[in-house]
Amino acid sequence: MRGMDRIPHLLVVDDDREIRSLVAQFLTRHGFRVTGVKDGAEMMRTLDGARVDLIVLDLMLPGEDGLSLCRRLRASPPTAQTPVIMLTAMGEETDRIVGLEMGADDYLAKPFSPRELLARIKAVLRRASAPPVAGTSAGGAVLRFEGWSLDVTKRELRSPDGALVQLSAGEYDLLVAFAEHPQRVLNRDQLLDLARGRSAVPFDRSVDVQVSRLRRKIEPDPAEPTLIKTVRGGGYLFTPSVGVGS
Amino acid sequence: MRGMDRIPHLLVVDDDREIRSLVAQFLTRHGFRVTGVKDGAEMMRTLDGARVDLIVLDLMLPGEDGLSLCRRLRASPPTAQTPVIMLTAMGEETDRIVGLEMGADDYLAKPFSPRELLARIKAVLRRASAPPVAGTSAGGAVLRFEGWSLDVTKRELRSPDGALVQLSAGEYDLLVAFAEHPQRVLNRDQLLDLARGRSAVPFDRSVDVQVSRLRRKIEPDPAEPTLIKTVRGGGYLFTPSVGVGS
DNA sequence: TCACTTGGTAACAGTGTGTAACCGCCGCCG
DNA sequence: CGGCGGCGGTTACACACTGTTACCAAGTGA
Repeated sequence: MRGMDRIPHLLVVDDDREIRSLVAQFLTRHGFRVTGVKDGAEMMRTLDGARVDLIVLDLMLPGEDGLSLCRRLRASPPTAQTPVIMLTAMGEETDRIVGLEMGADDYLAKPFSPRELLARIKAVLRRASAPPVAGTSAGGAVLRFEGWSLDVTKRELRSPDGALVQLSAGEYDLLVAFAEHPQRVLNRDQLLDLARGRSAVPFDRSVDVQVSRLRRKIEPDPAEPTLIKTVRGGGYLFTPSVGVGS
Repeated sequence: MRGMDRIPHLLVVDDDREIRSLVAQFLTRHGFRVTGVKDGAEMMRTLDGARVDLIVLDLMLPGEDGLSLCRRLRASPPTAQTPVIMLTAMGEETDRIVGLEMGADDYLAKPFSPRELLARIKAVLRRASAPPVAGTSAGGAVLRFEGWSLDVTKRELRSPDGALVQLSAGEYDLLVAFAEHPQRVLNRDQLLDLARGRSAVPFDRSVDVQVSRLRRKIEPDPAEPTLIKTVRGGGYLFTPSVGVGS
């Protein structure tokens, strides 16, 4: 995981002691440092004293509720960027909308599987570790290959002759996924996960189409790709060796 | 393979004694030095005392699990760069979650074929031994025969006059199988296994047809093959001697 | 020589991939 | 608001790839 050289510190906020301890155990087993607290007041105290990488926040809490807490997190600088995953007991559409609008990065309806939570946490951390404090991967903010340079701080791509190449957000994410895993065959599921943080649905062709669009912009001859090769039945292969630099 | 003048030392970490010994035997037969251990504690002890080029790490282990171990490897300098291939016993959902996010260089779902593991090990070692250098296309492993060069990093074949020859995925895989086992009669079963990872069904002629198609592209005179000879009742023989280079 | 086995390859069909076109979504701006 | 333009997922269709089948030629042994 990009920039994950430290063990990520998670803060779980839920008033149900049982859920809290189950979740904390599970996440600890999977390599995270976990602090569990029961309400917003404790959350704020914890945040004062420790750096936290991600907050898992129950919507229903005694005292101030999750939504309101989320808003407060977003309002003050030290935590304005800290990712939040919201837990809600109700699974209604409106919750989701409200939750996401409040500034949560993702949301999960109870009851949820720990594995699902784990997946969301990783996805959110991965997304969060990219844009703001980029240089995460061993100090390298720029990925270089075949004369191209991909600046992950500015989200900019420059061609070998130094020209800025306009990429859409999706094309950029896909290219980063490729450049971070060069010289290996990535199947469509992995690409979808790396670039979009989601998994494939049956007959999902979105990766193919995005690859096609990306090729149009970076391949000398899109009809005969050299940078992104197709591996029939396998996926795609980013062929250049990639260097990190600044 | 560049920088591969020593015999690579692999460390296999799996609590199942049978798997461990099977894998170790197989990899030893294929030219690696293999140490097998049963858990994370033994792994760490081994790493203290010996240099290891690649770790094959089971996800499910007694005590500390593979994910957590992987993170610890990454965290401390001596092993931060050591490639890890993760083995996972679980199904599809887990693949996605576990995916490439844990700092492993590759992963393989159980049950896997030893051949598949071998292929991944070679690929990972190849990537690891070609340290990324900005700008240059720092050639990986290239197989050379009779003036032809087969770049297994870029999946490209160049004819003696330097022209790119378009191969389909199947033709490419077949040619790699041949080039990695030159001057040996390979029967159809072996070829199918090497190139497709499957075994033959009754009356399976697919190898014959693919050989025919491949000959059309690489033999000076496909009617009178010289590179890929037919051994009646035996299989096929790749006649050139093959060199590795960059 | 004939009968039989084995391999070469054309033709076909099922499947995977490339990509143009379409459409809904969203942010932007008059 | 309402139109607009970019984005990205979906669909559709063309085309490439590959396993199967069929037929023929080459090889083999009696």
